[in-house]
Amino acid sequence: MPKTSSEKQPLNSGAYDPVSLETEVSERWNTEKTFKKSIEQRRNSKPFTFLEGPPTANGKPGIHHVLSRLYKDMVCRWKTMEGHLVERKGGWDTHGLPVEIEVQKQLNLMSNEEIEAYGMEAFNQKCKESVWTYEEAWREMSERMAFWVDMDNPYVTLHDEYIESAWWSLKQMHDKGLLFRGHKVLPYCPQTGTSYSTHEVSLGYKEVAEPAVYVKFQLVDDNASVLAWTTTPWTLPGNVGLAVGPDVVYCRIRITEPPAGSWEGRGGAKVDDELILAKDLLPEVMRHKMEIIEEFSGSDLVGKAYHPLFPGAIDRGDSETAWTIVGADFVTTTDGTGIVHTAVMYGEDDYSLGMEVGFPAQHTVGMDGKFIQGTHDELDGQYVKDCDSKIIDLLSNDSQLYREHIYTHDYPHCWRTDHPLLYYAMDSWFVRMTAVKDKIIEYNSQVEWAPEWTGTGRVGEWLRNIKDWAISRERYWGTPIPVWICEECGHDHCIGSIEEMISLKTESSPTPKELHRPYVDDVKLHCTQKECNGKMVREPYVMDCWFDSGCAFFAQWHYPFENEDKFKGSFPVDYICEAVDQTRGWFYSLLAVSTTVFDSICYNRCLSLGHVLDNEGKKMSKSKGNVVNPWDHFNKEGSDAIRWYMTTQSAPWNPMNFDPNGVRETYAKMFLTLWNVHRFHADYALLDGFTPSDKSNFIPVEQRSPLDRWILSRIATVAQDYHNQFVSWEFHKAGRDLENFVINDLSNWYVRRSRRRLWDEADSNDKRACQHTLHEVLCTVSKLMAPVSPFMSDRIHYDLTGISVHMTDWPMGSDLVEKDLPPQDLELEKQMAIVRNLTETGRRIRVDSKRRQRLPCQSGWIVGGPDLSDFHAIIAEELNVENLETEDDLDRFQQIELFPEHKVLGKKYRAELPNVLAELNKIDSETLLSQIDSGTANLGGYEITMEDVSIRRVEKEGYAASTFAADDIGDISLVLDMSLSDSLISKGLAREITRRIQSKRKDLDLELEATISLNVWLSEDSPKLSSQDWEYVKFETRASNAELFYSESNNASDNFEVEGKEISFTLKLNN
RNA sequence: GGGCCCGUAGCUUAGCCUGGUUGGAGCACCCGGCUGAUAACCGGGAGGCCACCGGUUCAAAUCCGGUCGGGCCCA
Repeated sequence: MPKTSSEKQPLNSGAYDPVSLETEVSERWNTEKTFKKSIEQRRNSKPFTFLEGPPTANGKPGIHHVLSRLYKDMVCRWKTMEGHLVERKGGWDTHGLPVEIEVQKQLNLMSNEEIEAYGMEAFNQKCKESVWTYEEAWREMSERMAFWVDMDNPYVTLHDEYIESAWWSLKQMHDKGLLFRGHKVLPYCPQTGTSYSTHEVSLGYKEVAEPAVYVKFQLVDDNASVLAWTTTPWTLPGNVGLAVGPDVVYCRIRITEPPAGSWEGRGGAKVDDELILAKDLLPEVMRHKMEIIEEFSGSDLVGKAYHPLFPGAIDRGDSETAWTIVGADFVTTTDGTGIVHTAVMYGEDDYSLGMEVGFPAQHTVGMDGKFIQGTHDELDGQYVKDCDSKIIDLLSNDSQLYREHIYTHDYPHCWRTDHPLLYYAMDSWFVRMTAVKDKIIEYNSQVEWAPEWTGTGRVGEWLRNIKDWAISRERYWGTPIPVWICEECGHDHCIGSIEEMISLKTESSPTPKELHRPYVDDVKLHCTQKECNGKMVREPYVMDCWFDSGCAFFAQWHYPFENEDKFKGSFPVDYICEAVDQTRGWFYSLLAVSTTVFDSICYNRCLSLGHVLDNEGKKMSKSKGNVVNPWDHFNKEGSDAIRWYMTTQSAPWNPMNFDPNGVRETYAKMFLTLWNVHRFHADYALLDGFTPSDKSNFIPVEQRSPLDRWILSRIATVAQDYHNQFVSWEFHKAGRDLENFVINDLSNWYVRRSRRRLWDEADSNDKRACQHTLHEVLCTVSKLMAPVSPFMSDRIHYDLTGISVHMTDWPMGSDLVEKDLPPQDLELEKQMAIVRNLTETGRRIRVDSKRRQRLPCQSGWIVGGPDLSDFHAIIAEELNVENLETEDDLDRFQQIELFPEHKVLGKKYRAELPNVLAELNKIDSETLLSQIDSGTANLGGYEITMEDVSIRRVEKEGYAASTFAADDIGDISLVLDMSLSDSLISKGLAREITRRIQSKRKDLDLELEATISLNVWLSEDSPKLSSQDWEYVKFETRASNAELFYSESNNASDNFEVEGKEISFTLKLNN
């Protein structure tokens, strides 16, 4: 009896149930601590460092997370097998606006006021809890999909240690003079007191009809007014300048007559008033009759001063450009007047222009959305959007309004309160990225990007237009900005550690419970300026959460306070991998922090993944109902199948159209097939007591059959290609090749051709050679697929060897582990390719000639090609041919055809090519060849030489034959003899009967070894079955006693027809 | 509005860098074959304005320019 120890031989495997197989393997990993061991095994080896981009656990994991975790896992497993120490620390991103929004929804807190009324401490406590809402779901998904990462000791951005490291890095920037305070213009809702990200803004666009005004700005030292247009009258008190396009054509016009029709709304102009505006926009803007006095370009207007609309609303300060005209490239003549009203604090373009030319940067509007005291008597303290009409009145009364009208456009609104958002310059802290532009571009160019264009194109483009990084947020839940400002002298100080904060804090300040608001807000520091005795108060901001995650590479180790060795040993990181939307997110923030703090590259390789779309290429969204739940597939086809599908479906960086049917297909083809190959091997190995480790039974490769040596060579070749494609990030091609190998080479050819070898009940060298071969091939296949689909590969490898595949070495070897592949024989591979081509060709001939496959042909001839005598038995059997011969006289069955070589002829004849081809088309191949041979091939004046044509041999007409081209070998034909004889008919009949009985045995679920009793009735006029063929039937169907009748049956259980003659049989299982 | 990527059969895709014979597969469909071979396999068929328009060229799925559609990032 065979032994049952799994260490010695395969277990009987049973039907493939992905869910239970994967669950069992997963449990074994847990019991045997395989993940930990796979790392510990390489403890003293060269590290390959991976950095996990931290997900946020306050959202449910989706199918796109499966994709990124797959590629992270795949590379880490692969590098582990190559012999590296690959530690994978988990991480959680826990701060930021999305968390706050979630909690605000939960608690129905719609504004900052309400949050503060609720209490910041309690609010932040809720945020902290909310962050872990889906942690369990993330863990379950990660485990189910076999993403190996240490989730028991993750880095967490809300931990004091992490925050302290982030503080330290900000201090480095501060000390290098890279940190400064400025403004950032953001969409802002005064009702909720919050500014919005573009993402949130896009939730609330609404079409609105609002007053828009054409305003006259009276020039100083000139009787003309400049006409500007705005859709936000509330920004007019904040006006400090006007912008013109330097190359735009403007004109000065004089009003000659009042308007012809009735005038709508307020405003107007008197005859002889002079106005200046863009010439192209005259018809749109003007309602009066007028004449053009003068034309000039915008640059002629630059420098002219005008009178402020609301004198005293803004203090000129030391600005020399306030209330003058300046040039700006963004000015166009698509709408308005070609002259742009600029209020520095209420528009992004306005702000950057104001900074550039030195306009005063002062607010006329408070954070509450109301005009500040001192703006204007009639406006002070009122909500700006309520003042549109009043402002228009004021302008109209002063004759500063030309015209008003209603303007309809899409404008962002607060998705919570439905109020229009104001573009508002918020106080903000910045990192001066513009100062390190050259460096960061240089570091980026050192990264190995996959695909390359992400680095050169996407990231490169972004870096060339780099802007200073606004790192502060007026929020509650986040890493507090560690900057304190002295109330007395205004000096700012950046804290770099808890210790430093404690040493500077005033005696009355409490020691914060943790490094979050509101606790750190209560800490006051002694001013660090020598002469100053003031108290320093913390800036009330938190950091952009991208800054948090951008610190991951050192903050995960609490560097520089701890783990110096761990940090130094893992920096720069070898590999990171996230979806392409991280280009301006994490990919950038890591690079930004490493450049500014460490003056170094941050990661050596970055794989940027495409997005997962639905099967129509549309974005997945809840509202469209096209979101794929990974568990639907985990629970059906298994995570191996989903991982393999995702890998092979498209290049990692391409957007993936996720097709649930594709997962099904992968399951049915790759996994069922591989599993059945494994089961086939395991069944016979168990039956025969095959022990791969028993050296006395070993058959050296060179003594095995050509078929064995072929499949071994194939797996060596495939492994080589597979590895090369891994190296060049083309995992999709690698996977497709391996799948092709498993299905076509291994299952459809090697196993199919080897079935009978294993049926042999007696022990034989050939059988053992086959078993060793299967064992070796399956081991190598499991190793290659282990990084992609870690469950089945491990199950197979473990069944075969008792060792987890994830503890083994990469078969291709590396600079750390030995190569372990069978010998290659490319000549043999070529020959087998031809053999398989011949058998397919044979089937084609039979279809064309309407000759059933089971009816043998007496003779077949192979014409041309290499010596295939090793394989004649196989070919004859596949073709069902009695005698297979090689025909050396090529002309017997083949004729010559010449094909023009377009590439050669094109170079030679250029534009004449069509004529040459027409000439070649006229002449027959034999004649042309003889002319070329005699050196006189001249067609219509064109000389044709041997280089201009290729010779192909095709089968002669009238034969049951077909020709195919083999690489480097030329054309090979197969010819089949279609004649019939009694003997052939008898053999064909035997095959038909056998096939039917076998099918019946299978229907009855008979054991393979079971013997049967058999009666067969052929009709009286049926062709006779020879006694030899009858023996064949009995042998094949394991009929220990059998009888053949030529008569009508009276009690047959089954019958069928062959060529119109009825055949029937009965079959009984022997006891 | 700017940048980057994608568009090939009903679906998923190869080929494009480096132009050259008839654009190659798989799924699904139809016909046939084969099977102690598995949701498998083999042969054949049908199914392609290679998104569209223009250019370069003897020759374009391939190179160039533009348009449209999809995706992402930034404004």
